[in-house]
Amino acid sequence: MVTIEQLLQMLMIAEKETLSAAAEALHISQPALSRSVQRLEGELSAELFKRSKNRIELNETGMLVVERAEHILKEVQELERAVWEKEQSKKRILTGACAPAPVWVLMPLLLKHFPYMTLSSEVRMPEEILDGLQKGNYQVAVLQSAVEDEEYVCTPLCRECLYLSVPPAHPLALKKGIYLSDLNGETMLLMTNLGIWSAVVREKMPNTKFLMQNEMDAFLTLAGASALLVFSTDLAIKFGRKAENRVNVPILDKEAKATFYCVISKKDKVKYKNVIEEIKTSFLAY
Amino acid sequence: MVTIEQLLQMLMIAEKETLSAAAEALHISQPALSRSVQRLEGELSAELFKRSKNRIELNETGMLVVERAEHILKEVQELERAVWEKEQSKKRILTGACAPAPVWVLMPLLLKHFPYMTLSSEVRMPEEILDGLQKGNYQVAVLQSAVEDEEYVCTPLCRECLYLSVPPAHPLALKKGIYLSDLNGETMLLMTNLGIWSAVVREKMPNTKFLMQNEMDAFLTLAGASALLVFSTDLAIKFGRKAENRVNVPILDKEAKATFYCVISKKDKVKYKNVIEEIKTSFLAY
DNA sequence: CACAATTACGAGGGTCGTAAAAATG
DNA sequence: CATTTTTACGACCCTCGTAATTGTG
Repeated sequence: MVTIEQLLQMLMIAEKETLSAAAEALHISQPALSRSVQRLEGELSAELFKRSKNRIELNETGMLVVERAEHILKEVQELERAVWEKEQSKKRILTGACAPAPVWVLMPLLLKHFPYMTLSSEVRMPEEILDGLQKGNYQVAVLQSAVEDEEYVCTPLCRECLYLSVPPAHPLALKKGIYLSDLNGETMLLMTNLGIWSAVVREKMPNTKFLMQNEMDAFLTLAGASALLVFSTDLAIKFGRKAENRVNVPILDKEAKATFYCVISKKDKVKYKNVIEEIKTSFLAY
Repeated sequence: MVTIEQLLQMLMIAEKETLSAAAEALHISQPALSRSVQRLEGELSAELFKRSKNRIELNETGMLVVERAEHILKEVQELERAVWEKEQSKKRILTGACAPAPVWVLMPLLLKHFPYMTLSSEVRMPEEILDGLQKGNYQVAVLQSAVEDEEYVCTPLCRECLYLSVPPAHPLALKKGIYLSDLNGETMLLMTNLGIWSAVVREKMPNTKFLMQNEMDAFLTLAGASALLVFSTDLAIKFGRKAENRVNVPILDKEAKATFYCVISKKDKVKYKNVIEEIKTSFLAY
C-alpha cells in the first residue's frame, strides 16, 4: 500500500532535487529514502525517476505522482486541522463579531454560563464570520442583520449608536447632532478593526484622513490628551471605553445606528439555550 | 503519522458498524484493528468513538474523519489509476474514434510503425474523445472536424460516404440517389455504436424503427439473408464489410459525407511523426 | 576526491496474531 | 452464553542506520 509518508517523500525529493538533500530534510538516512522510493515504485509498478548512475530525476510519471501527492497531502492536513478544530470547539468558545462593542455585551453572559471554558473573540467582516460559523470555526457569531437561514438561531443582542467625540472647546461641541458627511475631509483618530464601522466611515467620509490606532487604551489616552476628532458610541461609554473630558455629539445618519444579533448554529441550540434566554431578557432591558 | 491504512479502516468500521466485522473484512485480527484505531486517536489527539464496554460507535469527530477519509482514499485510488494509465500508454496505443471506418484505415498504419505495441480502439462521441485525449486516456483520436487548438496536431485521414444498401429486387435499387428523409418511417437494420453516424440517422429519421445489432458479422449476415434496408459506406465496401447480393444507392444529404481527421497531442508529435507522414500521403491517394 | 545513488547486513521497533479478561444483553 | 472490546505477550517482519560499493564531474 502506498503510504502518506512516501507521498511526502516524493514531494520533498521534487523540491530538493536530490535524494541526499531530501533525506536530510526528512531526517532519515539517504539509503532509507532510496529504498522507500524503490518500494513506492514497486507498489505502483512504475518507474518514477530517470536514473543515471549517480543522479536521479523525476520522469513524467514521477511528476504526475508529485502533483497528485501534493493535493492529497493537503487534504490529509485539512483532515488533521478539522479534527483539531473540532476538539478545540469542545474546550473553547470562539466568537466572530462584526464589531467590537457587542462582544463586551456578550462575553459576560457567556462567561456566566461557561465559567470553565476558554472564551475568545475576533472582529471580522460579516461574510467571513458567516463562513467561519458554517465551517465550525466559530461557535458564536455577532452580525449586524438577522440571518434568515433555517440552519441558525438568531437573537437580538444589543443596539449601538455612533457619537462624535470632541473636546468641550471645539465648535462642534455645541451641536445637537451632526452628519458624517459634515466631517468628510477632516483629520480623525480611528481604531483599527472596527468591523462594519470601518466600512461605514470609509463609505461616508472618503476624503477624511484617518490616523489609525490599534490599541484601545492608547487610543483613549490619545483622544483625551489631544484635540483630535474621534468616534465613540453609546456602548463604548456604557462599558467605560471613554476618553477624558470629551463631549459626545450624536451622529444623525441612519447608518450610524446598528442592531447586532447573536447567531449560533442550530445544532448548538441546546448547549446555548440558557445564554440565548438571557440575551433575550437583557436585550429587553435596553 | 496518520496512515492511509487507518483511513481505510475507519471507512470499513463506519460501514460494518462493529470492529469485529470490519476486522474480518480487512483480513486482520480484531485486536489489531482495535489497537490501530487507538493509535489513530492518539495521533489525532481526539476520541473518534463513543465507547461502551462492549460497543463502540462513531462520535461526531469520527464521522468527520470518515467523511474526509472517503475523499482522500478516492484521490489515492485516482493517483494509482493515473499512474497505471500512464504506464499503459507506454505499451499500448489506444485510439478513440467517432466512427468505426476510419479505424480500419488507421490501424494498419499504426501497426506498421508500432509492430510491438498493443493497438486498441474505441468508438465514442467526439466530446468524450477530446476529453480522453486531453486527459491522456487516448493517444490517438479520430474526429469528424479539424481541431483548431494549438495543443494538437491534426491530419486529414479519410473521407466516408453513406450508402443505402438494398436487395436488387427492391424498388429503391433503381434510384441513382436518395435522401435520408425519404427513408423516415421505414424499418431498418442498424449497427450499434456507429459514433456520429448514429447521431446523424437519428436526427434525420426520427420516425424510423431501427433493429439494433452490435456484431458486425451478424449484421452483415442478416443483411445478406433478409430484405431489410441497411446502411453501408464506401469505406465499409472497400474494407470488405459488405453484405452479399446488395445494391448500394448513394445518400445525397450533405450530412451523409464526412471527412475524418487524425488528432494527436502535440507532445506526442515526434513519436507519431512517421505515422502522420504516411497518413498524409495515403490521404492524397484517396 | 567530493558527492550521489545503490547494495549489504545486522539491529531494533512496531504491528500482528493468539490468548485471556471484562462486560453486556 | 454468545458477542464485543480491550489488554497482555511473544514472535516476526519490516524498515532503519551504518558501512561498503560503484560511478560521476
